[in-house]
Amino acid sequence: MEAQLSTGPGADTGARERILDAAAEAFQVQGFGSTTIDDVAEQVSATKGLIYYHFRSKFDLFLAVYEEGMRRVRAKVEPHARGEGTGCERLVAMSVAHVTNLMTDLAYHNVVHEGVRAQSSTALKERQRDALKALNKLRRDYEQMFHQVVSEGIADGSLRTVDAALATRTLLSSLNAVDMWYRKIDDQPAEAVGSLAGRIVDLLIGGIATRPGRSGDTAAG
Amino acid sequence: MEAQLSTGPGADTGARERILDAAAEAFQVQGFGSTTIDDVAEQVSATKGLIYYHFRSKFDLFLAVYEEGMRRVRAKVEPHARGEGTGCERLVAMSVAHVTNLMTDLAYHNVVHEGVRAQSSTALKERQRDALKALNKLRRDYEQMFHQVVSEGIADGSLRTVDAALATRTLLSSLNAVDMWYRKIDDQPAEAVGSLAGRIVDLLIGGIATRPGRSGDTAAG
DNA sequence: GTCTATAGCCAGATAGAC
DNA sequence: GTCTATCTGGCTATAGAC
Repeated sequence: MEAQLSTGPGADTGARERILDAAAEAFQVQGFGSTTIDDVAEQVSATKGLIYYHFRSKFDLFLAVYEEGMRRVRAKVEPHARGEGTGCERLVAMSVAHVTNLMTDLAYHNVVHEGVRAQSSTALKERQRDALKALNKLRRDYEQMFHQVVSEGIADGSLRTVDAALATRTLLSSLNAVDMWYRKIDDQPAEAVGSLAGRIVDLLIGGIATRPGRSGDTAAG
Repeated sequence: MEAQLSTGPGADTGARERILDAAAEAFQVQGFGSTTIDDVAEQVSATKGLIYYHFRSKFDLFLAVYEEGMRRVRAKVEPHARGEGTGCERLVAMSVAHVTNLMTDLAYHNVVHEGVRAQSSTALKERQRDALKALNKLRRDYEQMFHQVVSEGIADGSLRTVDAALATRTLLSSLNAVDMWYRKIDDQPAEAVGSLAGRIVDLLIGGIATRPGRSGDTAAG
């Protein structure tokens, strides 16, 4: 018999992964509140008995998808933060990896996105909010990693002298926002995805104006 | 007796507006699926009988909030599109107005955002999807207005020669993404809101890199 | 491990009193 | 116009067969 990782209760964990994929897809398309366990079960050609064998509750299922999504994106982006190059160069590499992962694991990404939003929801029970907060710490650590590189980029002169916290939040939320309009195309080669990601990052980090408007506030005093 | 605009069935339309505000708030905080009519009713110190007197269904209520949200933001932004100045200058003015409206009417903005997302939901009935599509046309027209100004900016040299469609989508989704992290602060003076909006727009349109990376693709071929 | 059956509850919608 | 009472359906979660 094989050693069991903490990935599930039983021996066959293949079902668990298929459920996670199906749930990610369903939550993305319909949102958490409008997704039923039956929807997820149908997607894996099973009944809800199976779902409840692997997950205690619908909310636990949501958390599991969230965690898997964070695990995946972090694995892709973190190496670039510790790589070589100026702060700007590393920031670009991280951003491209982030957007590429978004496009590849679109469903998981959207669930993480919804999880961040839902944290303040009053519809959550005490225990649920606590669990979500724990996961959102992963998210904050991830943002902190970007913040660090932005600060280094300002220090080494590869980035303008801007408010690092504001710039990080603006950049990261903008990268995430690609999920609002990007939709998967079948048979899309990996190079095309990476190229599109690169063009988006260029627009966000390099700007679109001919000469950056650095004259201070653009509006109001 | 006064002439009735098509704002509601009865004479007292004050209730309708209060319901819209409450619904926008609830949908923002909990999401459409997790919001109950009772939640909305409670917020206006009434029972659901009142809600159903003014709106046929929960979904109709959602649509009404969506429409009001689009009406408001368009009223603020459109004048800037037709104003004076280069394409870049007008784009900045429009963007600042958009973000300022987002911060002011945060709840309505979020509902519009969720509406755009929900369009592809399979949980929608035929009639619902049609209604949503009609409203999303308003949204597309709004985006078209930005696209036009971006094109003019490229033509007059105030914007870099970028893919206008991609740049517009990236910009607009990035502006909208501010709703992911911005939270209202009580007693926030209007100038502070406008100033923050201006700094965000500066980052998005002017970029954060010291020198824009215009060397073509940043990743892949 | 997976299914069937069902308990139990919750929420959308309606009817009719006031 | 607004409320109370209620119907109705659907969904989470559980129990127990196989």
